[in-house]
Amino acid sequence: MTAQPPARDRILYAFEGLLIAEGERAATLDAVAAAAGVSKGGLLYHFKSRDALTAGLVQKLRILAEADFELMAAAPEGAARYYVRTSVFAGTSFDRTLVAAMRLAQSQDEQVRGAFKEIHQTWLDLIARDVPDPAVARAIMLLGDGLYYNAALFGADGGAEDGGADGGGADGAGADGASPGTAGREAADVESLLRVVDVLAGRVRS
Amino acid sequence: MTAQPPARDRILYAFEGLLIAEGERAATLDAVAAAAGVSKGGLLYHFKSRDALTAGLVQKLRILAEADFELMAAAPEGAARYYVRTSVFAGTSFDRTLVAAMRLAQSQDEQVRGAFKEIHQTWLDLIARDVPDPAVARAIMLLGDGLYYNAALFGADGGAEDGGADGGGADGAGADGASPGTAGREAADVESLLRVVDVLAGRVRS
DNA sequence: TTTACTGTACCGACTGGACGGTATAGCTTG
DNA sequence: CAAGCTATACCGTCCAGTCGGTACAGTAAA
Repeated sequence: MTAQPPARDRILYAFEGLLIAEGERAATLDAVAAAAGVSKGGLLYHFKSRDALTAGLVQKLRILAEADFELMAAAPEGAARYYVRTSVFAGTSFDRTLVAAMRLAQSQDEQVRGAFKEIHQTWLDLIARDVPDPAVARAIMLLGDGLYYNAALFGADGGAEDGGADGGGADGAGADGASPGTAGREAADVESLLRVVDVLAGRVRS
Repeated sequence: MTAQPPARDRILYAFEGLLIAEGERAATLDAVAAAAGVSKGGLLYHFKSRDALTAGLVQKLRILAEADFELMAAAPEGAARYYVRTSVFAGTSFDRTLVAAMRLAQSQDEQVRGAFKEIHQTWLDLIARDVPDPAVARAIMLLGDGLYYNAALFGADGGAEDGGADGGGADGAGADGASPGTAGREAADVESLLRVVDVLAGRVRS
């Protein structure tokens, strides 16, 4: 297991970027290869087909989701608050991958939809463990979902850095810190939503 | 204004069906024409280009949305409840068009995204008029959004009836009845969510 | 240490098919 | 015949996937 070659990661990263910034149609093999700084042949060496490329993204999604589940289950504020708070597009690598996969989920791709369904179910289970009333748990998850989807559809384009010849940086798969910037107003909005969540969860008498 | 020719409506209807059932990539001009029961030439007679076809969909969306706004504003139960209740994919023609347009909104198409943003804003305004607390209004809308998006992404395929010549129905803006079937369980789920909405809106002391 | 061979990583020209769009001829109704 | 609409053939482009080739690292016998 000689450690994942960086080209593979770069390709996946570029694939996500194109999906997020320009949608499924624009994420052609040529475009992905160019954005990743490899040739098309190089891309197809690592992923034998377009399907294999999406499979690679799904695998990455599952791995990142697993890590998120643990954070969510262990969150001191509780799973419900954690879920809503992290549903704004903060630019974590999980966000990136999730939004990219969401674009692919549109096209009835069963592997993507299946992964999404499972992740969703786990989220709901974790929230339900935190908030006993099932209707309230569902409402809270839906609220977070709404946030997530809205951000994914209309929010900040996740395509901060464009591909091109990268020269040096082997940035691997590590989570980059959330970029600052428009975070201010959004943070306030989320704060007020979290108060609503507290009310719903019965933690605060309104 | 010699009343819209039926072929035009059939094309739009088929376009929606393909977008919903198979995603943007599958909704090619040939496929749409075939599903609508016209030739490609016929399609391009009514819509000069793919862009014109999406413009047609956006126009239809705006018209249906306008009608929905009025229903929402006049709903005896209040806009908040109305919004959440109608956010399940009930199979109305507004649902169909909205979900279809959502698929197109992925690809950074500005006309589609713009229409979506406006519709969203109006919804929020209507809910805010019904529910004074802005954070609660936002929460309720997000809840409905979550429902909508989940249904759009994973819900019942809106492709109950496949294209083909549909014979008579000039269905205009009228809502066709929701298909029965899985409606039972979903209705119960929505009922429980509506109770949560009531609590949030302060209409019921929990 | 030269030679021969193997496997991995990558490149880029090419192919066949699909797609958007054009051109044009045909049909039907008034 | 004119208008409104439909069908077919075709063109250029773009795309996924193929294929022959390059570069290089390891390794192993002569």
